[in-house]
Amino acid sequence: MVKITDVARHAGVSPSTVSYALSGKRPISEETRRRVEEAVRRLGYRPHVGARALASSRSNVLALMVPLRAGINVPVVMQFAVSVVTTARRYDHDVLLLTQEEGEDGLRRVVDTALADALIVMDVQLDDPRLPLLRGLDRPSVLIGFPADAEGLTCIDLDFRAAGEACVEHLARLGHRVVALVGSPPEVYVRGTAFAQRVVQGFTAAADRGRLASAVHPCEASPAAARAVAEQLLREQPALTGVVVHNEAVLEPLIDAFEELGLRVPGDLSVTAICPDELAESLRVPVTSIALPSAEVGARAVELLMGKLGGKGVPEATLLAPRMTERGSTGRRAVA
Amino acid sequence: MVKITDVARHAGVSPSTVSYALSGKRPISEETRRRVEEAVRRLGYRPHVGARALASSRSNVLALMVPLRAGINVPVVMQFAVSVVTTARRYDHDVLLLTQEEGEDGLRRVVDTALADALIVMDVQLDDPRLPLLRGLDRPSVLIGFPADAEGLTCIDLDFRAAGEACVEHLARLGHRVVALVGSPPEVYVRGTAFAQRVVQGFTAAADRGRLASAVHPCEASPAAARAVAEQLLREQPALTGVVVHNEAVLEPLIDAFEELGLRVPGDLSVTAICPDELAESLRVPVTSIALPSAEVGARAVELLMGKLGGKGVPEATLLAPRMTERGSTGRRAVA
DNA sequence: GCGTGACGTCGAAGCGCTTCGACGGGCGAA
DNA sequence: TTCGCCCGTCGAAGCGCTTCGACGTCACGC
Repeated sequence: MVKITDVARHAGVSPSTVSYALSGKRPISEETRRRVEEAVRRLGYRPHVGARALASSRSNVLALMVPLRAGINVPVVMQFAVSVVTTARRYDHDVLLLTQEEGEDGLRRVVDTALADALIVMDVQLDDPRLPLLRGLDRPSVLIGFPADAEGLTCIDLDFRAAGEACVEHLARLGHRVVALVGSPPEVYVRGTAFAQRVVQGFTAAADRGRLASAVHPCEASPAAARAVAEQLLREQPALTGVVVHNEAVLEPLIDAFEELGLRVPGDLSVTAICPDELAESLRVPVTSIALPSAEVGARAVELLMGKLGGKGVPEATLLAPRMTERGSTGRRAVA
Repeated sequence: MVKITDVARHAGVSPSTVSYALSGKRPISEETRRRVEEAVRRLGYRPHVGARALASSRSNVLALMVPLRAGINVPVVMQFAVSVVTTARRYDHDVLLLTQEEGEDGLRRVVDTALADALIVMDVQLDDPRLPLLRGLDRPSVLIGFPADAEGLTCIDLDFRAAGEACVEHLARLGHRVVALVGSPPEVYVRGTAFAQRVVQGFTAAADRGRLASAVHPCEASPAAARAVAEQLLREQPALTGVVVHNEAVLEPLIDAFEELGLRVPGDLSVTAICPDELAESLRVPVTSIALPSAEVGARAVELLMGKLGGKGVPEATLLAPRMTERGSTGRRAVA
């Protein structure tokens, strides 16, 4: 193994000079830096991370805790993780993988043992058991998603309120005047995460603002429930021409139900969704949708962490602007 | 931060004794061990991994390199990764996540910097560019999948040959006498990975052994190709009643095509596949299938690595026995 | 011409742990 | 009884790096 003293000898300087030349923490003459870099290259020197961590109390490792729960979208998580790793590497950091299963103990462990400098926690619940720990820790962390009380925590997520608004505005722009939101299962609005409510708020606000007639229907995650909701909608809002779906599981069955009830998509009914692109693309009728921008969330999460590690102040809340992808499921309202 | 000297003081012993008491590398009296453990608990002592790594040249970290390529099955990778992490934790190790993108340099980096003690490499190609590096490294590694030349490498994967055989045997047991294999796209058999060929070998061997009439058809990953293959099969093997599909992309379109051609599954035609369970379950006709046992592969990979790290000899090749899950797509051959 | 700083470099200390050699005491064998 | 050995423990060295204080040099201002 080639070590810093080897480099120092070859460059004709002291080890500390090598360290400063490589870290830039003290001014080093152009000439010396060149010689050091040359020696590093020739010898293929790689600092020993353990030694570095011990001396500097920085491990250059971020811990990423990924969810295991059923019902989470695996490709989205994976995309996120890859984005975190890729971005972390740009800042010369590596990523340690933790599973939700390890819980608070896992987070505490990697911090206490100085394995990780900072934490990224996914799938944050409204009242997440990890919150007190994260608040108390002296290491920076970033949460993906917003808990009920985000005070003192750095959180990032898609701006679900804006996403709800964007869906309505898109439909309004196409001339639709009567819209409905088919939302998540009822229990999601109670406990679970905050984003479901935010979508409802955005949906309602935008509908009111645009003077659209609107209704909101939570929906269980079953085809039967989808069918029931479809029927109910047509009964209660006979003039309905625009639907926003925020419920991955029923998107397809819902469209099927509408078509069985005699409504063509997008001919009679425009449908737009908040769901992963993969799902929206794969349907028989590709659906105009807003996706969770997982790659962007991952990258931004790392950047926030790097800001905090660098002692910079970072915003506590980061809401990512929704981006809509138009596919085949929305169109101008047919004028009867 | 509480360190080993603190524990030593509280337990009334020297730091080295604490170290030995915790590692078990030297005999320590019952009484002393108890006092040390008590002090550890009271103080909440956690060894500093950097210091430990520096002194022992063991980081207790495994690096896992995951594929990014389009066409790989994300949930399978994720399941594998989670299994690796979970198993690693049982051996008091953590897992560092690397992306394929980082390639050989990434592997070399984590080894040279002593970040990782060992490597797990997924999605191994027949002629993988990482092979020379892995062979030359002084750290143990395990490959998921088999390259063309596995000499000197430790590899693990599903036994695809046995999987091919199992499919045929299952069909034979149900009375089918004429079978066909719909395989991967032709290019997969050329470069790519070895498993496709292994399936063919197993399929053919089992068919011959059972004196079944059989045929093998590679198939492009498009519904049109699926349709064409279905038509061709019926033309060339009119008595066909059993099909094995080893091609995720065409499984669904192929079944659709058969049904459109007037063959009911499983009434007229039994279909079995080698594909992820998720896919097999989600089809209109749930398909009897053999899945890649990703959790088991992950766990075994870690165990192999631990064996190597412990200086034990481990088998170079590990082939996992296929396990078939019967779903609705196979049945007894209808006797006309 | 001399004090003052900034610049560039060095030496040494120390980060927290493991491990090696040594050592005292107890015990069995001779 | 004595020798040798093993058991249990200690002290010290050292893993490879960063960082702090110190020091010499040079340029500048007065």
